[in-house]
Amino acid sequence: MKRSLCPVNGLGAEEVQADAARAVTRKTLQPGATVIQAGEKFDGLYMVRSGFFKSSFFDAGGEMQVTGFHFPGEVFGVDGIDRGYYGDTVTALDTSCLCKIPFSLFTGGAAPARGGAPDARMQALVRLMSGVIANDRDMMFRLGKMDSRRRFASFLQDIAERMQCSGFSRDAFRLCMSRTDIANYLCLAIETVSRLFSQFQALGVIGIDRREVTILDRNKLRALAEDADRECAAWGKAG
Amino acid sequence: MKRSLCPVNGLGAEEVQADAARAVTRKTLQPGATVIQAGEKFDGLYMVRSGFFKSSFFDAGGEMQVTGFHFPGEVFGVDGIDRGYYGDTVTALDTSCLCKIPFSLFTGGAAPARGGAPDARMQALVRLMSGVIANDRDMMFRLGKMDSRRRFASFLQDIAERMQCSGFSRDAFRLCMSRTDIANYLCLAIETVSRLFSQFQALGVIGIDRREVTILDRNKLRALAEDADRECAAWGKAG
DNA sequence: CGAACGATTGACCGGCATCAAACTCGGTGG
DNA sequence: CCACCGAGTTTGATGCCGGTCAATCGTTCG
Repeated sequence: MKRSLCPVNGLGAEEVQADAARAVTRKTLQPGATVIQAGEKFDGLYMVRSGFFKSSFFDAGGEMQVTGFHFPGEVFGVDGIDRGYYGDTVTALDTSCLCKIPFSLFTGGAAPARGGAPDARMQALVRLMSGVIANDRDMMFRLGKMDSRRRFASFLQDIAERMQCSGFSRDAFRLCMSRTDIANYLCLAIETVSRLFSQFQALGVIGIDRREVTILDRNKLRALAEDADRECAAWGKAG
Repeated sequence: MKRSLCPVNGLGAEEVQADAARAVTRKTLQPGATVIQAGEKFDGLYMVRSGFFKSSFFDAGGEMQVTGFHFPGEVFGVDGIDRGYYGDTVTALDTSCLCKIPFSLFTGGAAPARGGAPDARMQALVRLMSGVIANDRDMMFRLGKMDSRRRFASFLQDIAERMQCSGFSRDAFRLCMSRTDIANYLCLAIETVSRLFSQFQALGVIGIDRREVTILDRNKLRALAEDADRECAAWGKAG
């Protein structure tokens, strides 16, 4: 699993962590609150302590595009590092709490350490960005090569895995985002997503009640994400 | 334009460039030759001096997926930095020449300079990765939200722009890749790509002869990439 | 209770993949 | 020089997935 953990912990040296602990600030947010406005000047990364967040931006045509969701323990704001401003608007999906990590911690500009510390920080940053690239690659594959069923199945797998990483149950959790957000993120119509929820429930793969999701058959879900056709048809009669 | 130029030049300090010039190695390749095999141990970045390259990998189902093309002046191999091995297979599309830049130049491990040089190198690296992320973002948008026509139009725009960056004519060039590669890259069927070539030619937007492409109307092309419906229909009769 | 919003389900249609066939171009051998 | 072949490309015919339009339902809130 390539999910980024707290980059502060990832830094290694105890002194660096101490620096970090001093510089980091905490903040609590209400659902719907905006953390970052796209275009704002970049001044640091954020780590989710609790709650859930959504990244999105508005394309040339004025349409909103959801680019990702952020779970406890995950980091966002990386897209602003090079450009100097954030590219995404990030909003809380629930009552949430997060850490802000000033970027100076990474560049070493704030505390030019005696050792090779700034280098270590930079490397943590590179690792963070590398994770983003790997993640984007997965998403491109989903969008380009998967039909709606596989796309949705792999989305559920991803959510389940990250829920577990964040300390929740892997097989029973509450979806923090609306159907509309899911559809937008997966580049599908809302109706299609809704149909997929129903279809997966009918297949006995998941149970749904409103936003509560239970994964009933992890193997079937994996099969759906990997090979859409063959076995799934059989379940229709034999399942 | 966010295309990455030679990272060695991007480093700034003259001494660093001197270091680079010593460490860099050059290599000539025949069309079809493999530069990097996916899975190989990462040991540096590559910059295209002349010719054209294709990145691809094989997905779980054994299908090839083209992930990008590389033009003179551009850098590839970044995807191996964090993992320690290359994720893509890279092959020459033409008789080509490239530089290999040992990764030690970036980490500073080879020549721990007295000044803040290693930091500058790391920042060049971050800028490089940031460019990759921005590029991936564009591609995700294409795959997720654009129909085949817009996807193809924006592909042509991208190629034209990069051709110009590489010192070729922006409006008349030879496509270095096959229709099959284009289709695979854009996640469309070969037939669809072929039809789009024909359609764009019929609209008077481009001229094609085999792999030679001429962009006849840059504005129309932009319109096709931005808004697929409205104006294009009108051209059918009025164009 | 009624309004507003999100979610579900059905009916229909269009874009693109798939299947299939002809055509072009370059290379090889008779 | 031409016949032949094969890979790559083009063009046509058909079918299916998923988007769009539309109606209903359930939940929440004024």
